[in-house]
Amino acid sequence: MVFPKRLTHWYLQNKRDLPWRKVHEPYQIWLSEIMLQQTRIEQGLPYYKKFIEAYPTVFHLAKAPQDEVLKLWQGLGYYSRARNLHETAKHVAFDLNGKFPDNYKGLLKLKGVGDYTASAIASICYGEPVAVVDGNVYRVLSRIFEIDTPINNTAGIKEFKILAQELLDEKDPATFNQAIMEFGALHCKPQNPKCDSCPFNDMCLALKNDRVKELPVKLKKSKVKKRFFNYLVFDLKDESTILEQRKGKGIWNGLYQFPLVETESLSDEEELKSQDKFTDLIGGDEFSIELYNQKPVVHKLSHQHLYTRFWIVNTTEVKKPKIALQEVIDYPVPVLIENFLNEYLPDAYK
DNA sequence: AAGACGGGGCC
DNA sequence: GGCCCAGTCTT
Repeated sequence: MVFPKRLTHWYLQNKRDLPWRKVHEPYQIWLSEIMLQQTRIEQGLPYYKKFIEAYPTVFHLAKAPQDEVLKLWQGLGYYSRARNLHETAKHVAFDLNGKFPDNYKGLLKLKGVGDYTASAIASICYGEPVAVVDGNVYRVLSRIFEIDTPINNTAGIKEFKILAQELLDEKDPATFNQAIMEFGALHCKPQNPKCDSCPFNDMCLALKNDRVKELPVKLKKSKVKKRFFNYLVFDLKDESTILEQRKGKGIWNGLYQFPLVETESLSDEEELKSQDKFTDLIGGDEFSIELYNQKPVVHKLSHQHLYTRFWIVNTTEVKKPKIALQEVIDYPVPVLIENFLNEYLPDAYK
């Protein structure tokens, strides 16, 4: 039997029941695809449900404040996805009369939509014969055809896209694309693939040559940087604090956090007090600080480890806008801050 | 072409 | 501790 036929057969018997598989509107498909970029379905699913409930149409999403969108996205990571999602929603709602582009090329122009997502939406919503190549597709194809071209350089990206496009069932690209991804996710897994019961175990070259564990080939991993964060948690008499919004290019752009002092190494109270940040924030010269966590909280991101100390600051007067403690929970914050708040805030404020 | 960008799950 | 996940954007 031919590859697409076998694949589809497997898919129809093994596919999961997922909410975006019951619909074909580009809004829902687009939303699900953005959320699932570099994200496992189990992690993204609850967020998808929340978003569809809060924003049933692209117009609802377009009209929402950015802070509200980021708050709903909180914990899902890669927050540029949420900012691009919101911007694209406004573009579609207000410039395109609520209609998404109806082909691969048009979809590719949308912010946050790259080759993979444009192919997914175009094939699933419009039946356009464009092959998706995600992490699952790289794995499945590299193993079955024993391709050791690295998947994360230009040559590999090109080679796998061409191969996927050649294999694509042009009669039903929607089913083929979802089938090959589902097969990669459930059967041809990164670890412990089910080669014994694999529908392709008579033709898989990696299996034949005992190279399943080596494939796909991926080039070099970047090294992890250490950073040292000191958060100034103002806990004022009137039950208020200070939050600042992160801006610029780095992590957590658009999210809120306590005033931050970043140092070259783990700093003590004396070093911290000498920072300009205090004179920027504190009205008089009367203040006290107390280290909240004796051991630094180590927050691990893909490419940096954040060694974090929370300092409780008491003073009478501050120079920046204050936020009532009971309103802190409304702001979108990184998981690092969310975890602290869950421990520090009284239940009444959560 | 190479980095940056989150958080969670698995080994 | 390292790898991976329905990738995209920036430099």
